[in-house]
Amino acid sequence: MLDLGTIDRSNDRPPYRQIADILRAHIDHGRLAPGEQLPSEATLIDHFGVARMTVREAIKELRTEGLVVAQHGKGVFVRSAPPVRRLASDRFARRHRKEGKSAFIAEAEASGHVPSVDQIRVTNEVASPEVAERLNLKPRERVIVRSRRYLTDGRPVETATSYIPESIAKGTPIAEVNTGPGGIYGRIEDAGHELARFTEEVSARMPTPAERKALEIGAGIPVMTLVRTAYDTNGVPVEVCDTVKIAHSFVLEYDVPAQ
Amino acid sequence: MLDLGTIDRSNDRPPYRQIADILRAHIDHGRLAPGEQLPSEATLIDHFGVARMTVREAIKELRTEGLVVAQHGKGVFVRSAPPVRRLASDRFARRHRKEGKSAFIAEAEASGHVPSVDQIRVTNEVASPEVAERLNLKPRERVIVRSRRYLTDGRPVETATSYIPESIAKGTPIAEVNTGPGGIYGRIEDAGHELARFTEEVSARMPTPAERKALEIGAGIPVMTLVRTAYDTNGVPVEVCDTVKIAHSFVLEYDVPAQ
DNA sequence: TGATTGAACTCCTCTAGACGACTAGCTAAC
DNA sequence: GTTAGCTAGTCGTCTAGAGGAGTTCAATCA
Repeated sequence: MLDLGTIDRSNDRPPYRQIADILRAHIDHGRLAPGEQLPSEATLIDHFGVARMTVREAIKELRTEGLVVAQHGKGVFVRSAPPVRRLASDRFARRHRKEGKSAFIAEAEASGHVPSVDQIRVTNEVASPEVAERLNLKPRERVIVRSRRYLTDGRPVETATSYIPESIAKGTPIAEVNTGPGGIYGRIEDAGHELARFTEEVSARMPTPAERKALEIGAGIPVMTLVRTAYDTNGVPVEVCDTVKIAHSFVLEYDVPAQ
Repeated sequence: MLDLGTIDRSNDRPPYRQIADILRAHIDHGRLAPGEQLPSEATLIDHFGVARMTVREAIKELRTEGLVVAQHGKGVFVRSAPPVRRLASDRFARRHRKEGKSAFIAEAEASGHVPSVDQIRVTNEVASPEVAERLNLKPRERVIVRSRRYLTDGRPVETATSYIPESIAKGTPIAEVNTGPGGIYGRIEDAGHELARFTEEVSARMPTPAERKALEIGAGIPVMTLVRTAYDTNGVPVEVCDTVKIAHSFVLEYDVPAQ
């Protein structure tokens, strides 16, 4: 049985924070393991002798910190640790492309998780002004828009949307759902655009409601966004890709360029 | 005067979310500008005809999203947009090192902000097991620990702690507060360790209380953490650096390595 | 003039209760 | 055997109050 201790009403720290501290410590020390259920609101109310809202404030704090998730009608559960993901995986992608595997799949498998992709949608649209600027296109030029969602072990971890100029995609299966071995980048190189350089903007923020829904996360879990542009050896932008990832642990490797 | 509209009690979306939506829309559209004060709790209670807790729930949602900050006794204010920061700035650092400027300072100045560094602390300690492993040190070997805090326009944006093996730092001013032009990396190269490669782990998460205090942010603002290891041309790890940044916008550039 | 007090305003925390909705397991009816 | 419905337990949302504490500013007093 979990020893919850008691709160100190004379303490400066308000009761709801003390309760959150107690529960957080149990989680940190593994006495409340991932997946395990926290004591119910009613139990905590009885135990600490406080009002419902006070207990809820404490739990809200833990939810905001991403330590627990509440499930309506079931209880509050300790979040399980997520699989580690690679952040800038383009070099990694190079290594695996020849095997016909995407970086995402290769990496998930390497770390013992089951990868999958769903919600693949491919359309042909007039580039938005923003995309047109990033791809250095003339107004009203068309782009292939490829969006998809990545999952590990059946849980969504990332959404991505790529924009490729129609002029580059023409004659390739980039506008098909299945792009063949090596993926989009393989087809872009087939079309004579050897990839040379990527630029990424990385940021972290709280998710929008749409992102929360797509990634099946609560409002308190931050997301990392990557806005990537790929350039060929002539400096022509050949793809831009916007991805939104559940922010956990990512690994990035890079070299200091020769002087 | 701000048009707050009304909430729809027959709507499925609960009132507190509707109120949050209304306020969020005003912020998104700039009708509530950065720094501006939101209507007070009392005003919102009167206007929407709801209870206190309902209004507070709505504002809590915006606080969690990082859109507003509450100041006890003063009011709730729209957060102002933060300066943009570069994420992995080592190449950038190379460019500026010769000018005797750190990447942080060069970059802040380039974007029109006033950079500063404070809370510099330099100590000589026995490496912790974790640091020893990352630096490939023998047990009980000593390291120079350099911690500092970076600010732009007087607001903290980042804390960093570097660990350099004492064996490398010996005979250099790495253990001094002022390391001279080119900073730590300059001195490491002076000591005969030419830098060749960096590995970084990037992740985002909610801040710990200590980090919240150091960065002067609320609980709802995510932080990005970078765990970096620098290697010399012989593959010897020469520095590890842990940084915690307020997660906003960062830019990362890198090349695809030659095949 | 300068310091102090007090009022008005703000957000912070808490209480005690209400109803609703979702989940899971049991039971009774089919 | 299967299904429908009931029920206990859970969290979600809301109401209507209370006192506390930080901030600001004007009025007051020395």
